[in-house]
Amino acid sequence: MDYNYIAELLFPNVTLTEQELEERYPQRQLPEGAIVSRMAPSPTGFVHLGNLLMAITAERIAHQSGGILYLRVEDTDQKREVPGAIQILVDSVKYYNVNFDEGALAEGEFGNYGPYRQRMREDIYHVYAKRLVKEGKAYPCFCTEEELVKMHEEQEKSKENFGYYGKWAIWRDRSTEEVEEQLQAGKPWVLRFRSTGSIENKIKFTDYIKGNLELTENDVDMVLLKSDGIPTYHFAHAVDDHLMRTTHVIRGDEWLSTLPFHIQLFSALGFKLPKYLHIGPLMKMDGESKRKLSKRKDPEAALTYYKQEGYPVKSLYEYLLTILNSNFEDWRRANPLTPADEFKFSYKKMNPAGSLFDNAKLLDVSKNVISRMSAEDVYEQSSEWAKEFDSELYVAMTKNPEYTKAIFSIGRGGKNPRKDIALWKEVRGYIDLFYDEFFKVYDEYSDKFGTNDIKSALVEFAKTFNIEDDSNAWFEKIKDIADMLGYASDMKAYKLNPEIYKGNVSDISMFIRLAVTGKLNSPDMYSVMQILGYDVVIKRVNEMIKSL
RNA sequence: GGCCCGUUGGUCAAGCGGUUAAGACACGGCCCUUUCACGGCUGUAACAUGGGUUCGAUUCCCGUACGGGUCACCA
Repeated sequence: MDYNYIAELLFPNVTLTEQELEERYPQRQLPEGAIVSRMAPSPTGFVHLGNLLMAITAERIAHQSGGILYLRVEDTDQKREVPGAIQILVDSVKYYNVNFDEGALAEGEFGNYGPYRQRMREDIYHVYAKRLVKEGKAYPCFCTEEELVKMHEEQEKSKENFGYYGKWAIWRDRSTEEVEEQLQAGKPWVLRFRSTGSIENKIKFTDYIKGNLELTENDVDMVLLKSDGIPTYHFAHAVDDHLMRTTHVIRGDEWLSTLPFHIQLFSALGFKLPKYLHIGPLMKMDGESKRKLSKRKDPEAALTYYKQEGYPVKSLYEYLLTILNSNFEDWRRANPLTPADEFKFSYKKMNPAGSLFDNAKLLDVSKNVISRMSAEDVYEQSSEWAKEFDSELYVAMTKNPEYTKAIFSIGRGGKNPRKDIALWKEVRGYIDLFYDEFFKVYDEYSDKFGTNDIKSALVEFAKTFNIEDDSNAWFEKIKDIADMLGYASDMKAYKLNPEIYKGNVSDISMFIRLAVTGKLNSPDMYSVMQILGYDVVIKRVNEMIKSL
């Protein structure tokens, strides 16, 4: 086959040269050790939790090293593309603290290494494709889809390895005439890599996460350009990561199996191989066994899920960080208020196997995250959530912001803050008692105690309640009521001789709590009453008395 | 089926030739406490398995089992 001749037939319109491209995309001027990485999603409109996991990894190692993180849109598959997907993607990822220095962002492109959408780089890929053909490293293949399916079936039947290789690579060594004939007949073609590898050979490779690997060489003539002239992932990966001067490629470990091919390709093109970090998949428990978190089966695979459920941004971020670098947890405990980006992230700490996604752990992280926030932040973030997902709550909580913030201040800010909110979704159940429109008397337990005692206790409480009392004076009055009705005011005394009392002061408190909060448990009742104010407290107490 | 990766308590995980095999979540108990939450103390619970190598293996090597991934003109 006359390689030069075929190359001209295949790519008559290539005018750019590799030299020009090298000059257009020069080596980046960055400090020693700076890492250039990227997020390279396909714009399907769905952002997987795993995408975020990889984005966070890339962002951390790039920015921590004084390097660059860019976004490249892998839109080489028209069939999968969803309009507006880039917007969705950038928004979601940005929402979780991942910021790009350059790339195909929703507002347009930034940076000097573009275009950052692969579909717009066709002419660039063709420069290299043409060169590979000239060098005999790539060739056109005219197989139809049906032929390939048939080939696969035959391989299945004869129990041979699948793929286009060896004797199955029927267009590998055709004559110039045969190729030209097909082209002139207007037959569609794909460009295939002419693999020189053999499955008899092993190659050693060191992945930054997986460590030392021994892989089998690739012997398949993989497709470089599809029949529409657009590259496959593999070819685009090699060309783009070379020209965009990527130093570290972070991707899912489903790519491990094509790594031998990528190594071959980079070498055939004369490109320096970047460093690779192959991340294991996020798993989940499915009955007895684990499996990959699935976009189709698992709602929690989608990033949108966490927003709906009201997971604070930081919670998810910090949870993912603990999955990536488990020592983050210890660091966080030692530095409760330091911004997470001051944590020294290391890919060396990453687990080579996939992690099981643990919602209970996420909730715990989230509780801690929220407990560290100021009342102001809790108010801002929860009302923002409510605005979108619970408009009734939104109206109530924003009608008097200072009042709502006072509620969030209960038990907050000290050394051991309350941890009773894990999700913004739970805010409603926590604050509803403070709003008359949501308040409901909880009367399920009223028969548990002597009705007369409840009534007497409430009447007495209403008589003596003074909003000006400090918490001690306030509680002393409750104790007095207990004594008066034959309930122990002193818990120790009660525990010594429980039989001589009708109950103890906690029962009296319970009556009052039921009346005032409508619940059997609540945050510190004194604080609650201070926020509700005298009128509301008395009104609720009187309503309960009336109902008895 | 071929190829590849992985396997420390229920879960996340530290350790990487000699450890009483950390810690966190979850779970149980106790304490604190007017409820809840917090906090403190405490308990149950693990190196998948069989062979090597070694004075010694959770750590290294090989096999087996199990789990996962991948074998497209998808990424």
